[in-house]
Amino acid sequence: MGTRNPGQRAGLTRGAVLAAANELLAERGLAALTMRAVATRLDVAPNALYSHVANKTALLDEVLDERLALVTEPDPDGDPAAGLHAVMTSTRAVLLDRPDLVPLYLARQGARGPHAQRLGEVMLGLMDRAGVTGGDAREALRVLIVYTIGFAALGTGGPLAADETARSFDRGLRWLLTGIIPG
Amino acid sequence: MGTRNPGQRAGLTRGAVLAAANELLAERGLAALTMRAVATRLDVAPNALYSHVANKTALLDEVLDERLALVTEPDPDGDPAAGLHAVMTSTRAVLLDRPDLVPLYLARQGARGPHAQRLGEVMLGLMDRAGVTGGDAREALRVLIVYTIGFAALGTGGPLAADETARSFDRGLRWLLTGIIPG
DNA sequence: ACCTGAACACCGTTCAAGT
DNA sequence: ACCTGAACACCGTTCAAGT
Repeated sequence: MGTRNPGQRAGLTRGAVLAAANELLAERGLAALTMRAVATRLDVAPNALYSHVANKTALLDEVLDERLALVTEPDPDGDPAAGLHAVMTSTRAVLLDRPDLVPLYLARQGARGPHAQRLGEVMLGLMDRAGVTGGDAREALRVLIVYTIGFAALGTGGPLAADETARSFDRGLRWLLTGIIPG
Repeated sequence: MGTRNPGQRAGLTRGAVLAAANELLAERGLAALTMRAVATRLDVAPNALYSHVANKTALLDEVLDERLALVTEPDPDGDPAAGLHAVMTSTRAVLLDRPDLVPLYLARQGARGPHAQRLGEVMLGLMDRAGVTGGDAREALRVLIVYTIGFAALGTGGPLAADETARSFDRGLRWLLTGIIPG
């Protein structure tokens, strides 16, 4: 840490900062994800991070969107209801790996960012093929996203077993999909 | 503030601490709700609060449960589906008044506390009268709660108008209730 | 039992330097 | 442009006193 003088570079990149943040999150949870801890892990002074990210909020935003890259995209030409079911199930699984993050998704009202946007478009495409369009499609999209994020939030640590929760999720999801795409 | 000496009482109560916390939340939002700010508002030293609440988490827990006292309870002898619809709609309205809190409900996995428990029991009673019992009822309860909290979280500040969001919520809620109580 | 003073171990962020 | 040192304005919480 004290090994470098002012003016000497540490070879930091935006990607390295993001990677360090993700590692910290995985190893020690959200509470441990502080700017100072990220800096320590990268062996730089805390304020060095501000050359690569605007602030902590921006860093978190990117961490959040990056996770959505892990969601398995459905076949856009397959059965719409099955595709929607698959995306939401995959999304829940991805979120379940980092339950700490879920309240942040909700605080930010569902995540901006390229990955979130792409998933939304895929889902709208599936609905379109099922005859659900316009405002109806946007409503249904919102319902599905809220339901899935909400369930991921309550999906861990509760009194119910993991497989029981998975069944509850699946059940409610089918109720919703039946409402969205009747028949 | 510096007007009292060690040993002199300020007449603080647990209720006063809670009230100050709620006022701060209403006037300046969750970020402004710090132990030090609560203490300042009560004109005491920060650590004086610890004679009345265990820590900040315990204080927040009570603030969260207290809000649920505002939820209108349904007629336990009325139509079950209508009753469930009414509780969830009322809950959403109550949460919508303090959107800052919603991520906290989710982070805590849906709120412990007496008011939360009472509402759960009322809902289970309604389902029982509709023939939904045991594990099925617990599943349905969980689905409804998650859906409602999740929607409250995304219910404000988004790109959609308030009435449009209210309609989306209502629509999804009816889909779920149709699944829970068929016919 | 309830409160103050002082302190501890933290935060995120900014500003002025150095190369 | 990228980094350090130092500092600012905060946090929650604890501990030793006072009455």
